Amino acid sequence: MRVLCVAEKPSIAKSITQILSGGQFTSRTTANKYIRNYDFDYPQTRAQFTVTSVSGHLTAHDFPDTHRKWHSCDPISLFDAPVETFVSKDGKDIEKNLKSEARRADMLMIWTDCDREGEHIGSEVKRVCRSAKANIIVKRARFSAIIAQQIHNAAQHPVELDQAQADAVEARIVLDLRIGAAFTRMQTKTLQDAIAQVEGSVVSYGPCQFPTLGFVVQRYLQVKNFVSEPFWYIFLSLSRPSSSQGDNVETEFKWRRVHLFDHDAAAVIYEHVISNPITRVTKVVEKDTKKWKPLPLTTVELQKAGSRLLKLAPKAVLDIAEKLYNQGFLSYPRTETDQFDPQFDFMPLIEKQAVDPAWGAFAQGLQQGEFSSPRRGKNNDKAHPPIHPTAHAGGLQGNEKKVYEFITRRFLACCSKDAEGSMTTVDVTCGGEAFYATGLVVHRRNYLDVYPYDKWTGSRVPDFAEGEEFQPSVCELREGHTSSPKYLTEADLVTLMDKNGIGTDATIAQHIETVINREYVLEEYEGGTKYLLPSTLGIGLIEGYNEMGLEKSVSKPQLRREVRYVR
DNA sequence: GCAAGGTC
Repeated sequence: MRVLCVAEKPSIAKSITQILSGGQFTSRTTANKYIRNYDFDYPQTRAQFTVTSVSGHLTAHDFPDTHRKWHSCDPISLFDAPVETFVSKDGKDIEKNLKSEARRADMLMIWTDCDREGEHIGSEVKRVCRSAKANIIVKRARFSAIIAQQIHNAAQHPVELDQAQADAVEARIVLDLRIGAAFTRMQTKTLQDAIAQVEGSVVSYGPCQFPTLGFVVQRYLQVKNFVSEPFWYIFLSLSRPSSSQGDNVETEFKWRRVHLFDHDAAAVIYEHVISNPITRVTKVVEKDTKKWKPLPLTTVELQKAGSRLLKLAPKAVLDIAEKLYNQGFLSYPRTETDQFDPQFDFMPLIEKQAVDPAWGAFAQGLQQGEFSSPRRGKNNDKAHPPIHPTAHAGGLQGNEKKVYEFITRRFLACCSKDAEGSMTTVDVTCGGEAFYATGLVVHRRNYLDVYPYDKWTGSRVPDFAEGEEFQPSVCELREGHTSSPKYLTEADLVTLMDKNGIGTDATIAQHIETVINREYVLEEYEGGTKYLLPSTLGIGLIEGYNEMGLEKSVSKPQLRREVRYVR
């Protein structure tokens, strides 16, 4: 039996080969410079295996000539126009390879990622292979991580391709094309005639672009329409030495009522307190506390951190991570998974970092007993592990170095222990009102030593004894004001898109770049932080669609989310 | 000249 295995990308074909062959294989080049064909015997199923890959989707979709040109038809006719499926220009060589390999095989085993797009790519592979060999048996290997036991199990117990999932993706592809092309042409033609500012530029519409823009506009309007309100609170503090020999420190006691928006009520309470401000300590509690180490790293988290900590645009972070992946320094950078597989082998990866001058000593500590299993998040895309370094990279510069360092420190932090400390809470009453002060002492920094992006600091509260009484240093009624929300940052926008199902790990950064390139969204810097504001055009587009009064506005995320998750 | 999703 000859089995042709087809993975979604070259790196997976190689990994599968190394596992199934035990390292004994031969390989052949193909016309595509990234793709190789690997040959070996697999005695477990008495079969000869050939493993190759595609490179993402094989086919593209577009309208025929009658509808492809912008002025060839009324945009609304694009909803009924035929849509052609064809092998893309770059896919021709890959298709040729698949066909010639399929002719020699008895069975096609599909090894695309085990997510919905993978099911669709698998159906493309199936169609091409069947066109070359009509009676080829088609099976699907199911695996959730590139781990030897799972890969062998998948090879020995293949299942069927899930055609319903592939069809759902096909429907989404066609809908996105029809809606995107029709609305874009309609908007562009209408607005170019009406507004001088958009002359010569495309006013695109996309089912991900518009909810993305919608988030920016929504926040902008919240800021614009914000009205500050005054509030009042009792400020209570005591100055006393931090320890028996120490200098005086001021301890602030926070009001349990936080603050009141009714001035008269706050004033009445304050009058009562100040008439006899003797303060009595009712309870002193010291308890152990932890600061949890971070979760394993997903693409979305990498982009948020990159934007917030490294000041790099989400798209720039992803591009760098992809380059480092292609150089063999990082695992696959597009993942939604924030849990390592229980069988994941950490030690060889930690060992590779032991030579680093900056974090090598910490890695050695993990090897010598400080290791602790990473926390498990709630997400698993069943295709890729969390992002982690696969090799030590010593010679990087600039932004590549920053991104690699962040990912590596994050990985080591995940394999370390939570930081440990103790928290003291001092409860007091004054004039019948309750106040409290808290203090923090860090006992063991643990993961914080390798992960400077997290801060955990607090001050020790001076000693207080239950039942003691004191005269506060300050007891005042103070006024504050509610403050306006901030404009969105890129990190905020990535979070909103992720939570609302707009785009994927691989495309979120692209959509943000698109709404900026189309000049729907403008970047504005304030104190070193980049904020996103809508342009007049951006606001106008969103308000226009909102005023149509659709039950699910195209500027809001509901519609897109439902298109993605419908089964 | 148009979308979003894969991928190098």
